[in-house]
Amino acid sequence: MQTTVILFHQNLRVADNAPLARAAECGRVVPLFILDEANGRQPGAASRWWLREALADLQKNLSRLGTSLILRRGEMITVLRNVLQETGAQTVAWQRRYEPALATHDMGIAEALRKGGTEVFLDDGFLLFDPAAVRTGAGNPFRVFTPFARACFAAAAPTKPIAAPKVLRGVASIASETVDGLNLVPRGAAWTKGLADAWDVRESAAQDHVAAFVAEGLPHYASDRDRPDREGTSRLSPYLHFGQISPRQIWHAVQHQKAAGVAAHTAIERYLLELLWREFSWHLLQQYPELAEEALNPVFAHFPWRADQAGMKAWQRGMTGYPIVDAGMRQLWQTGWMHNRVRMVVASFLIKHLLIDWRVGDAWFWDTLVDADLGANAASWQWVAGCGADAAPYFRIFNPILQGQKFDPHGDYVRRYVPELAGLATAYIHAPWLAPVDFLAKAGIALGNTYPKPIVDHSFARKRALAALAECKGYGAPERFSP
DNA sequence: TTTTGAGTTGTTCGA
DNA sequence: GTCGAACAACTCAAA
Repeated sequence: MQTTVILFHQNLRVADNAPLARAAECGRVVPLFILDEANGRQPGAASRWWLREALADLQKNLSRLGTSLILRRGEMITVLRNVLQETGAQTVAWQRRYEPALATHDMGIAEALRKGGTEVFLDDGFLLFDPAAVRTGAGNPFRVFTPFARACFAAAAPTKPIAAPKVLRGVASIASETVDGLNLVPRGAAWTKGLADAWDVRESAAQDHVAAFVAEGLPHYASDRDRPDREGTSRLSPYLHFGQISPRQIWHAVQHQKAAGVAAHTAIERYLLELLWREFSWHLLQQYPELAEEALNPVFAHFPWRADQAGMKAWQRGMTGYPIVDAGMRQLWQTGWMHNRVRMVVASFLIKHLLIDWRVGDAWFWDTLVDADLGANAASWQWVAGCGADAAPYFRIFNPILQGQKFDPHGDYVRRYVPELAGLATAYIHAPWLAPVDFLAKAGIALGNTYPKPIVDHSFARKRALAALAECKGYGAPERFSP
């Protein structure tokens, strides 16, 4: 009988887990999670909290199936060799990782294991399509989203998800850390309460989420997805990041609705496109391994970024004086998540209004988002900054007042996360400094005291950003997108 | 090889 | 208040 070590990374689930299902059919299974703090970009604080909860849930789900999750810390190759020896396993399987440094690292480990006579099986479940297979007519990787998405729709559909194994046979127990022994979350950290209130981190919750979204959210998705004051999005991103649900499971749940005719075709297309944005980001990261560190457009090497500690702090704390920006930043801090539309607004504000380097924003998001994801975050920050694969027109600078009025028309979102403005009339909720004094007094607001005045004037900031872009474009002809 | 059409997400200004 | 034009220039993908 064969014994397989199943190494869990970003596939912390028992359903649609091909390596697990395959190992279960072949014999005994040793589920293993290794906390390797030496390789790859280390998860931020919010991600570590989520990881802790997800591991605790996975542990329960695996023991329900008849085996237990082994938790170890240390370098992957060392731990794997120890576990192989302790269990007598002949095979190791894991889901392929796409973070450039880890992909290289993992290939080295697979090779070393194979040389030592261990069979290694790698699964592709993290993405819907193989980055090496999605190509233009000329055989190149795509750099523009729309044709990329068309190619994905034209390709063979992702395979159907597979069911969780009914039962797992384990081995005699071997040493394991406890979940808390991994020290992922500082004991008694107060900030985790908001996260715990906002999220149910179980795999079953991910399944419930997708079912509820497909039935209730999807029909209105095309119109509600941009409204932070509504529950218009699927909120699946953290589950997807940690693999508590697979992109295939989501893809097919949505396609099923199409077949059933429950939701409008446009809503379904719209949602699948969002899944493909995640896909596109990770494919881009394969093409440009430095995507998370360097602007793809080399013109930006000359961008006059400002070192503005006070501005950065105000942004992080949601104290910029622009209500939609502050609401977003506070939602992020309190819940570990921010609505997509608002992410664009706050990112644009940091980059264009404060002229602070997008990497400073990326670092903050990385630490505070429960869905922090290397591919998606890198590609999106570059997109907002206008230095990425699909450069934005330089004059596209989000107006935080207009964005607020357009996408939070009643101010409900602002009132929820910036309660000190709750009493202000809707007409002024997105620009309190324009409110007549008696309106402010009636709402109990003392600008500059109970709520900040804008830290920078919008039209001044807009002109300054345009000038900064003109300046860095003046530095000679760009050699764009050199890989 | 050359050519052509198109490219997530916006804002401002003036009629 | 609403509407259309202007805001640049360039790369990519495909015919």
